[in-house]
Amino acid sequence: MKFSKSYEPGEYEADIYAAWEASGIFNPKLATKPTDNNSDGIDDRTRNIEKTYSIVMPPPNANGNLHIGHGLTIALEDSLTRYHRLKGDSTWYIPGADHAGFETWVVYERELEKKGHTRFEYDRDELYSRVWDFVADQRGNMELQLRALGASCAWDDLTFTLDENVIDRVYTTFEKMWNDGMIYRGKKLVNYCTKHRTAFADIEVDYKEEKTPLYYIKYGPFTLATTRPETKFGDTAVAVNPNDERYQEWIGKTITVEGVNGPFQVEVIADEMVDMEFGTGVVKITPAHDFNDWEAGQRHNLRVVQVIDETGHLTEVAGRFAGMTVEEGRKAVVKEMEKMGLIIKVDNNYVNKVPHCYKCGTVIEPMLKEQWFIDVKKLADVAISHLENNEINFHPTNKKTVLINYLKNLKDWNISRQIPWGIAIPMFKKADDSATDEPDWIFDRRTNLKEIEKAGVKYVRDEDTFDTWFSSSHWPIVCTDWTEENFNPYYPLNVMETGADILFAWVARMIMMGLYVTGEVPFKDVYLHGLVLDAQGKKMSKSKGNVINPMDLVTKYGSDAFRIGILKGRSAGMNQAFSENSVIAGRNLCNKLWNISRLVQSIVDEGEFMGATSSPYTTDNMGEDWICREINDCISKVEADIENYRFAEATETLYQTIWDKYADWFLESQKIYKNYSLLKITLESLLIALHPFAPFVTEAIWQNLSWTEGFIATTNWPSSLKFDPISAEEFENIRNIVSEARTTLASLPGTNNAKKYGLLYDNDSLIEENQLLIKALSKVPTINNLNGSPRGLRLALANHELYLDVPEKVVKDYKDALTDKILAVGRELDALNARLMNPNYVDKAPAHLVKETRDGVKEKEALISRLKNQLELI
RNA sequence: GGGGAUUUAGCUCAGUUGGCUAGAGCGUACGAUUCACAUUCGUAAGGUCACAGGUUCAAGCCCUGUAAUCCCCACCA
Repeated sequence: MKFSKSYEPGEYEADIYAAWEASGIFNPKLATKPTDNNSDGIDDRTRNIEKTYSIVMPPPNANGNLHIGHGLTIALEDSLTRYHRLKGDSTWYIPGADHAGFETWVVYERELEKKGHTRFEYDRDELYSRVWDFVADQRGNMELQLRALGASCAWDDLTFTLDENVIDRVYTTFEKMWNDGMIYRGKKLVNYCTKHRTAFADIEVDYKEEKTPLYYIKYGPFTLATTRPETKFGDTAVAVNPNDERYQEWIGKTITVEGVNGPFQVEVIADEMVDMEFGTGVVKITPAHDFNDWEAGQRHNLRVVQVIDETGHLTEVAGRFAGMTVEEGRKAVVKEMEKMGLIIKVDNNYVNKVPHCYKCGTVIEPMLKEQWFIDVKKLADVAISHLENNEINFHPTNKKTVLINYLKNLKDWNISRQIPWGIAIPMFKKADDSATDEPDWIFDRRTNLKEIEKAGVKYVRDEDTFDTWFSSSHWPIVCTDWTEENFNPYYPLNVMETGADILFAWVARMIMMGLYVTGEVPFKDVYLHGLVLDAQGKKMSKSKGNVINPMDLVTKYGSDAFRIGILKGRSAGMNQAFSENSVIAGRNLCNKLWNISRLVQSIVDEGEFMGATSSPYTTDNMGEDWICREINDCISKVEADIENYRFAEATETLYQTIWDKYADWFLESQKIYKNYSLLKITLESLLIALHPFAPFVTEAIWQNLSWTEGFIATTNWPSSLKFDPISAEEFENIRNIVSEARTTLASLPGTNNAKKYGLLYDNDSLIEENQLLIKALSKVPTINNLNGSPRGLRLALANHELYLDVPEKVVKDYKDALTDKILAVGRELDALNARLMNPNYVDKAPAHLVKETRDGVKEKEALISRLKNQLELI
């Protein structure tokens, strides 16, 4: 006996994973790269494979640990992967690791600061190689954790986001875009973090509601409201709404404003952007530090005066305030203005949405910077047309609409970051102004060189790096080694599974880039998962202290328990609560399955000892037909559920079938009638069907049983079992009889009733033939033919004569319960009759429903008459 | 301002093209114990399906409206 009394995941998981990995079963059956140089470029092996299944892992941070969201990701993706592997597809689950540009940079910079250094002491190449070493030191944790979660990915094909082929591909795309005129260098307002000294894309900015004092200040002839008095030094106009009657006379005039550094003059402009209702309907325009003002400045050709520098301090235009931080400057300016009587009033209850750096919380300043931009119009339009053409199926479906809506309003994408940790932008700027015929900027891949020479002209490297999303948007392309030259059977991916929170940042960009580079959508399906919330439905966060570490749960309950637990009750795209209880339920299922296998093996061993096993199986009684039917139903439902990404339903179905049907009814019946071959094949079917969700316990059992060669992980998905449907349906009668006996026994006064009273049947062939089974399942001591006039308590069964052999006194005590039962059945009968009285129902409802209703009436009537009969006897 | 969702048992959630008596897990109550499993077995209680209308023979599901909760985008100088 290889089965211990309970399943101990810790004893099996590591060994099983190592055995899988060593055997190479995680690699796709079909070569991933065409090796033959046939005329059409297609590998011979490609031709023979019917189906491929490819899925990529959203790359976890290379130097981080996995969090609960990764746990969910792996549970989802690996279940899909294992299912398709069992289905016989050439399955390729490609793992990845993310250099996580800014995230990692922030961690590294913090380390640097702890040691009393700053990034500005080193050049980019030096910093890059230092971070590289830093990441290399930290790396590996997450890979071990992925293994612990059971991720059946092809480790040999792991893609790191800074791998050479990734950089190559990114440069190729960039070059193509540059040549296509889609890349431009622009001096525009960008979101800028003065702590990290880098620009951000719009999606990286975190807006928070804050109370910001709203100052009503005297501004020439006007009073205007502003939250940013310190930017006054950069004001180059003052604006009113062209329809505002209050200010008509001023439009176009130049006014003199009393300032803290003395008077200055600005022009009054009229612009639709001004909301007449807000404040006084007058706005000061600071084009260098506000997005709206910038646009107004473009419209009216205003001067741009920079007030805040890259370090977050006021520039020399602030005069005696220069050198102060923004915050200090604001206070000082307000104080001075108060002194001068320029502050009319202050609204301290004004709530403003303030942009923050999503990493350090520093207030983001709109800053005028030269950056590389992608003109996204064409990319977005192409993506929209393919989306509208339904080339990608979304789960949940509504995300497609959301995505299209986003793409329609997408602004040009700033891809420059001023941090060293990332892929260098392959652009060089002309250093020699005298070479007027040469272009100012040229593309070149030699980013390892600080200077290059071309046509005798010297060019200097741009020191910026790419936004990580620019390279990440190539993920399906680079992971599958897609090339222009060869047909790639793994591209497009079958599915992209990732978090709903990065629909815009990542999914949208993968679609645009996939189409731009390959002409095809990069994946056929998108499955988006929501956030994993804590048991109270609150977001997990370090500060709240409610973070659940997936590895703790894996250690405590096992990998399978975690996987089943986190999939429980989860549906696409929704933020949903998660608690240890669901993992406990998963652990219990694993243990149940273990003990089921333990019992089945002991029965089969006994059969083999007696030489009784035979193959193929036959079904010899109705319980056996029934379980075949139930398993078939279960497996086809699981197939449909997985193919439609209904993970919770799939695990739920398996849970019910294994526990409530296989263990509670079939195995109990097999204690009476043993069918060794059928026990084997049914157990194997259930093990295989559960394997995608619980890979370790099913493999551990499979190996312990050792009935079938090889791993369960690479066996064949179960085929349907043969059975007699009529016999299977008959078994439902047995289940009803047993349930009714149990219910009645439990409702009788006293305890241990099942041991006290036997069953009596009255010439009923179904009961007679299955009396041993009924006796065993209901746990009564005896079951006999009545042989005489009825006695005891009649069970509430419409089509069977069955009595509990209880004394007269107990029957009398049961009288009230019996009356209640008759009334309850009567109510049900009335409801059915009412339906039949409605001529519209009889005419319009489908015939089979009407028939069912009629049958129901007959059945209830029979039941009532039997129960009434009993009542009269009492 | 624009968009997307959610609301079903004490809790977390299912409920696929409308179909009869709305399900599960956990929790609760009562009972069981050598014989695979107390990580077990049996039984039960617990629901005006957010609210109001409408369509239909029939509505948790479809339509209209209301309320509450949540998320995303834009944005308030």
